[in-house]
Amino acid sequence: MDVPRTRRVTHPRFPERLRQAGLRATRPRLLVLELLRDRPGHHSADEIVALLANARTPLPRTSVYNVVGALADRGILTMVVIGPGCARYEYADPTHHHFVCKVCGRIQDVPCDGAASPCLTPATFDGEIQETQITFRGTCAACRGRGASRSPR
Amino acid sequence: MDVPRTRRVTHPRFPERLRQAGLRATRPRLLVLELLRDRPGHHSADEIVALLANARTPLPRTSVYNVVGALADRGILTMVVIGPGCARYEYADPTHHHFVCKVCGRIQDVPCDGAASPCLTPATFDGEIQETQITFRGTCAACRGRGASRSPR
DNA sequence: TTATCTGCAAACGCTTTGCATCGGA
DNA sequence: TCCGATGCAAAGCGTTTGCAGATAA
Repeated sequence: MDVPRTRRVTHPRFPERLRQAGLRATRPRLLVLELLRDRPGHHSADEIVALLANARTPLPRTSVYNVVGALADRGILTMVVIGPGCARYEYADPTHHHFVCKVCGRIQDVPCDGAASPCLTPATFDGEIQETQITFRGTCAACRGRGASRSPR
Repeated sequence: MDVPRTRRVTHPRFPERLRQAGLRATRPRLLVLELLRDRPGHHSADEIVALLANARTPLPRTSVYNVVGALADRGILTMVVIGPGCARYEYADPTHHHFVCKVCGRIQDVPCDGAASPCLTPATFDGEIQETQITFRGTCAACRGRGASRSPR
């Protein structure tokens, strides 16, 4: 609905990026990566299917799940789980976190540069931390102004 | 935690706590609260059903969903979503966060006292933040020692 | 008494699995 | 060539919904 369709440079070299991660550079994967680059945001698997269909490069649902699963496993995408049965995907970017409105269900980005707080790098932990996700929940400005009207999506 | 004068004091007065939150103190709600007090951890709805059945105080699945939904809405419980279709519930306690192992799926608590980092109270945000959840993902010590053996869940 | 809550039945929909085929390296 | 990846069909399963009856206040 709001996409600056500037012809953007091929940010990272996707095929290369994939192979670095130990993945083959296949058409479905490149399509998903290009889509998420061109339409930043937090998309559900279904939205990705629909967006690709609109773009005349359709991909079956199963393939989308295959792709986002593989890419999220390697840290190329980030999976944002906002509720049971509500996974969203975005191009990985550790410089922001997410606010989820409990009323309308919408996600907002919350910028965050300094990731050097004690909480975020616990000293007393012996596993290997690969990702850190911060999720804020509450009522967004729009919903608060509107009073607590229902429609929790 | 605090000094138990008598043997296992009824920590918070649950019926009272519920009414404060604008909820009726019903049997199903009290059963779930007592269960989560007596068996701390991150339980799925199904586990709660099973635990209650074992305790000879069975509750139908629908009721458990009713209860945990209502209690999580009011902030009495915390819903921890570790993946699509994997909601866990625990008695609310803001002094810790969670580590989810990508290999075995197990959750570990990560203690956290200082919640006063810049990230955790973003200045430039105009919604109303009611909860802050930090989720670490990676490979737990056990799985790392075992090599990356599969059994993701 | 009454608005709230319970709980049965049934559906819903996101996600996963099995497997034959395809194709990148 | 060969192992990894695709994608069809179908099932899996956690969760939600509608609603009549039960109950806390």
